[in-house]
Amino acid sequence: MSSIEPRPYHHGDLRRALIEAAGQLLEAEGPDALSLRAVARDAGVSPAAPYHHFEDKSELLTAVADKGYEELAEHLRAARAQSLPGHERMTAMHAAYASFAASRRALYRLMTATARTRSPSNPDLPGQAAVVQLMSEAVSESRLPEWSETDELLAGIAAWAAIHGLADLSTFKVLEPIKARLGGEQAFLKAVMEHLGVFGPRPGQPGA
Amino acid sequence: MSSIEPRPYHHGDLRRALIEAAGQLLEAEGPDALSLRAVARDAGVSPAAPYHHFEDKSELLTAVADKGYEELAEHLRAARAQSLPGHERMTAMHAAYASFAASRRALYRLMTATARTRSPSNPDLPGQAAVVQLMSEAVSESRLPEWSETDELLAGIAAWAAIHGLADLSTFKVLEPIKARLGGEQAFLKAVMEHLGVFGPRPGQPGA
DNA sequence: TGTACATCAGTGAACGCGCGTTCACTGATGTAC
DNA sequence: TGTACATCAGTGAACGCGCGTTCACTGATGTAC
Repeated sequence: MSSIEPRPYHHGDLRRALIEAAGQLLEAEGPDALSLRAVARDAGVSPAAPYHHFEDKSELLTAVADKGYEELAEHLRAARAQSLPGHERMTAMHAAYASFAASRRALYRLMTATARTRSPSNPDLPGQAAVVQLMSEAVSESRLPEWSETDELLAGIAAWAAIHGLADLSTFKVLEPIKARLGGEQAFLKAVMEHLGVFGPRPGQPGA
Repeated sequence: MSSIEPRPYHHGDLRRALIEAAGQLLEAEGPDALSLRAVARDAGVSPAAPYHHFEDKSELLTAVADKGYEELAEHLRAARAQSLPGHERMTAMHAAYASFAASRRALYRLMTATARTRSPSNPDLPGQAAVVQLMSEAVSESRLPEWSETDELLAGIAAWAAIHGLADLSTFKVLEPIKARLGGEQAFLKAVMEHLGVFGPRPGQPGA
C-alpha cells in the first residue's frame, strides 16, 4: 500500500507502526533480529525516527512486550467467557495460555524476558498486570474451602509454572518426535496438560 | 596465580580453561556478556586462540552448555542415591533439578537455549542426553501399573515442564514479594513444589 | 645425545559488520493575530 | 483569509563500539635419524 500512496513526511501513527513492525519482525526473524534499526527499516523510517516516540530501545521493547500481554489477556478473557465456572473454566484458561505461548513463541520469549527485569506494577506494563490477575483468578475457580490465602497464591503460581514450563519446553528439540507422534503441537500440549496434576483439587477429582 | 607463575606460551589445557572461563563469565555477567572475545580475555589469551580448540563461537557455547548438563546430571544422581525408591526418590530428584536451575540461572538459560537448537542425540551433548534419561527414570519411580508407555512418557514431560517452569518463573520480578515473605528462594521453591500435583499418583497420595 | 625439521598452539593486527545513539538539519503542521 | 512563527516529527550522515573471524606470523614442542 505504501507504493500506491507513498507515506507523507509525517507518518501520523509511527509509534503504533513501530510496535507492530517489531512484532512482525519478532515472529519472522526471532528475538536476535530485533534491533532498533531493523524495526525502523521495516516501518519505513530512518534509524533516528523512533527516538521521537521512545526514550531508547528498551522502552520500545517494553511496549512490544506489553502489547503481547494485552493480547494474551484478551485470549484469557475469551476462554473465561466461553467456559462454565469451576474446574472447566480454569482448564480452559490454562489451555488458552499455553496455546498463545506456543503460537507466538518469539513474542512470548520477549514477554518473559521483560517479566524478569520489570515488575507488573510498572505503569508501562498494564497488560502484564492484567495477565497476572487473570491467572490468579483462574486458579481460584478451583480453590478448596480450607485453603488459606497463601495456599491459593501458591496454587496459582504452581499452575502458572506448569503451563509456562510446558509452553517453553515444547520448543525443545528433544520433544519433536513425540509431538510428531501425537499429531502436532496442539495435540501434544493437550496430552501433557491432561497429565499435569495442577488442574484442580488433588484427591481423585473426576476429569483431573 | 598467573602473576606468580606467568602462563607459558603454550597453555596446555586451554580448551578446558575456556569452558571454565565462559562458565564464570556467565554467572558473573549474564548471558549477554558471553562473547568469544570476553572469554578469551578472561582466560588470558588472544581473541584468535580459541579457534585452535573450537570451530566457532557456537561450538564453545555448546561445550559450556553440555558441561552444565553433566553437572546437573551429577546432582540428579546424588539425589537419587540419597533417597528411598518410589515417590520420595522422584521428589528428591525434582527438587535437585529445581535447586540447580535456581542456583545457576545464567548457565541454565544457556542450557535451555541449547536444547532449543540441538538434539540430545547430538554426540556433542552427552550431558543433555543423560539428564533427559535421568528425568524420565525419576518419573517411573511413581508409575502406575495401568500406565502405557506413552502415559509414562507424558507424565515425565509433565513433571519436567512443571519443574522447569517453576525454576524459570522464579526469576520473574512479580514473585519477589512472595519469595521474601516465605524466607528466600529455596523455601519458595519447596512451597510451590508441594502445590504441584505432578509428583506422583494422582488420588490422595500421602505426602503429595 | 644432538640436530634438523614438521607440527602444534599461540600472537596481534586487521577485516567488515551492524549496532544504539547523537546531531544539525528540514519539511510539515498548528496557532496567534 | 493571510501571514509570521513556533513546534513537531521526520532525515541522513556520522560517532564510537564490540563483535566474530581471518591472516600471516612466531615461539615451543615433539620426532626421526
